Amino acid sequence: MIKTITDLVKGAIGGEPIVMPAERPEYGHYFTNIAFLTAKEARQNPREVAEEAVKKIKELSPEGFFEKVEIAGPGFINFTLSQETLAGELKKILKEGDKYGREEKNNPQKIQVEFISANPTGPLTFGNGRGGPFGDVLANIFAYLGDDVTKEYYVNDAGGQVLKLGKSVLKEDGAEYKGEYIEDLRKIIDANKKEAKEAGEEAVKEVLSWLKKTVSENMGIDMDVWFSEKSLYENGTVDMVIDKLKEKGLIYEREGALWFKSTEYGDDKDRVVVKSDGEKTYFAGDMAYLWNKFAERKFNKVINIWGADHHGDVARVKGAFEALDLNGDFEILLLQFVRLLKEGKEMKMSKRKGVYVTVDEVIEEIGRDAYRFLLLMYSPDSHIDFDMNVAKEKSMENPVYYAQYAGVRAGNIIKKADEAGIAISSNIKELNTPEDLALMFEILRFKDVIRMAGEQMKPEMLARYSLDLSKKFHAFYDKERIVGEESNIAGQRLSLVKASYQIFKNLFGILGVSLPEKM
RNA sequence: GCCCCGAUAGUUCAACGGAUAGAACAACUCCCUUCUAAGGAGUAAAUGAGGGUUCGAUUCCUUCUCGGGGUACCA
Repeated sequence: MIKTITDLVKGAIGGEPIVMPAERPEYGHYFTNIAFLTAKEARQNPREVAEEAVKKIKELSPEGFFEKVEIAGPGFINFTLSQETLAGELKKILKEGDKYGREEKNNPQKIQVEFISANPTGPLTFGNGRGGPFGDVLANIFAYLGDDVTKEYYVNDAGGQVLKLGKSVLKEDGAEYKGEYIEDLRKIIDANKKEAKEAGEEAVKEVLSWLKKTVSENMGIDMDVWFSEKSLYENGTVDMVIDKLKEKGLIYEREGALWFKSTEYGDDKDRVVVKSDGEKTYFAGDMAYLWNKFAERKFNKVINIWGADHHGDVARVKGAFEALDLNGDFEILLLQFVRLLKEGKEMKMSKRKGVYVTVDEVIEEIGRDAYRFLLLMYSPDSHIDFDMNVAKEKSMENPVYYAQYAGVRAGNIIKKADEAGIAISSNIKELNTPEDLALMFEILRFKDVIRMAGEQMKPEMLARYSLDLSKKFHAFYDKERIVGEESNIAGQRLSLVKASYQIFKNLFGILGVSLPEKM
């Protein structure tokens, strides 16, 4: 809807108008501030510009699309949609059902979202998990908007940590990993006749199977690709990429190691690619992986989702992207730290000491829906406090239940209305209570919110929206009735409820949160 | 030291440079003979400090204060 109005305004007055949902009912449904911007450039009075714009918008807009377009305050233009427009959208929701809001693009982008990617040296810890729901939903949003999306987990099955894991399992010198799971691995791997390297490789394989289980069964994420770092060594990509950089004079030798001149790309120091003992660093694999994504698999857009503790790596990886002359859109999103609180106290974690809480444990305690929702509802820039006590609370303290309960209520009304034999009517002329209208408008925002969440790569917008929608629905539920209403109103309201239910369904589908039948 | 993120109501979080800064929880008042009260209606309550840019700043720039994270030939 915002797009339609934006296009109209653009046609009328040009520029890059921004249309936003109105904040108060008396301001109509949407507003734009374009008159201020245009007036500034042309050195005119904003109100005069607005008057001119309103006239043209009215000419250009389809008959009956708006109920009114008016100027308010110093030059805001407020739009109120007509009842027919609202009814039309409602019909569309009911007709398109699960497909409502899904876009089809003629030339979809090939997008890769890489997330979680925790090392296969132990179970997935709570701290590693924030990227899971975030990346999953971001990818779902892109897919909903019509792009071709791959969800991917980068498995660091090469490098020093594999050997360290092996040593830890065999209890040799250099054992760094601790925790119960090491004991579990020891039982599985027949330790006696193994070298540390072999034991490490077997252990990684085992741990990887745990990770896959956690990700798919507990977190509810369908990874399309589990990409092996080792494969980049085996097929020569790593060496090839290093050679390429050597040719460009971006690699030099110092103290027996090979360094990449990342300072030429804004990094604060150059980075080692091949250590003096001949081993390649993690970063070498990273560069090869980048090459693989853009040059070989031809993604147009790659989004890496990292924990904020890796922010120091951003400059070198972006530098490598440039140095390798790769084309496409490359984004690195950083997620800030999550503190886990229990009984109001912070649970400190340390993987080295073997003190940590796993994703499995948290999900077992609070359930997948609460886990996903509570991690999703915050902006990635904010450090969040994840309170186990709130998460466990099956009450209004827990936002996920608030949203689910609204969906359940919608489902119940539909069931009861069907039992009562109420005929649906999508002519909604008589729905005009504040609660009816507020709910109707909230439903309409669905498509706008998804589009914005995709453009700004902010999945939390959808979680927030689900709470807004729920609030409107609960208020509606409390105030208005269907079963027992006079049949015209009942039928019209039923169509509103069915449309709401459909929106909850589609929305929860993207969020990966279930919509139960009862609670 | 340098780099990244944050600082908004008692608490946890919103606010794409716009109109009267929103929710939820906690507190206090009300509302179940009704499609589930896991709900609704209401009251009280906030932009860390100082400069600047702008018609307009929580938002942009700048200085400072306080938190969190990073600063390896580890991953």
